[in-house]
Amino acid sequence: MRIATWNVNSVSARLPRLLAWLRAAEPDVLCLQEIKCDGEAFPSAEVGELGYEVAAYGAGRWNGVAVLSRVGLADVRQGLLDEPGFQDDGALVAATQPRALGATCAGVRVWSVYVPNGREIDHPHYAYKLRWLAALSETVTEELPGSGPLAVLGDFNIAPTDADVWDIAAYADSTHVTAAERAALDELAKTGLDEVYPRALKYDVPFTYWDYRQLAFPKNRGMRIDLVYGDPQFTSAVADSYVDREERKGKGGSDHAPVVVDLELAG
DNA sequence: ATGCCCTCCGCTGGAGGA
Repeated sequence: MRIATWNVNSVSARLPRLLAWLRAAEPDVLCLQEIKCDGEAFPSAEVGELGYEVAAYGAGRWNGVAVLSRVGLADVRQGLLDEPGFQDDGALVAATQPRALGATCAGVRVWSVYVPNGREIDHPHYAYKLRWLAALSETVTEELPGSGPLAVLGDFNIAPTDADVWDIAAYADSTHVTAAERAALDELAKTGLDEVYPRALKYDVPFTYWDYRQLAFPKNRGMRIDLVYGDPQFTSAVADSYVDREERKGKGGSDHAPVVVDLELAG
């Protein structure tokens, strides 16, 4: 079984490339982030022609996640247990944003997640990011017993180590590399998950994101922030994993590349 | 060539991304 995750940076803007990538890579399950449309507006008919069922959870122009599967799609769950909303200055209550979607595909439980960016360390969005990650760990803790293979895949907006950014000095006082964010990843792992580290198809570190600006991709000024965490049943079945950096090339691409995981499940 | 920001909304710029 092939499972992949990809921050597409708008599914409508990316539709031609999404369809081409589905045809070429043939994932059985694809977790998407930043679909940037209402769930009902997801191009389900187009991906349906390629054999995929869709669970989409979106709200307008920001955020939004989806799971595509050609091996069945069941037990869809929108949002996290005790998920916080984004409470900005002056806002008493903020609606929960569409950032997490769980589904079971051929017995494998997957969560497609789009972790809040955080913006700046002193911004309310950063505190929201940390609260949101705590809710993610809580949700995994709730689901893990008896779940079968389970994985959380998506755009975590955190580089797990200093080596996971092209130049750590360029990220001084920035989000994505702080001790608190990395501690949140450690807490997620402590629920019983391990990270699946993908192969880089070029260079040494398997970056998954490169800014659109300043030739970041050709200069390989990237970040490894799209991550896969699996429970032992999942990680023990991993036969291969890689970042499909080819998809980042050319015009009309997302600024993130897909991360692919191949599983060899018993039975 | 991997090539100098892109998405959306909605309007002539702004917000968000990371």
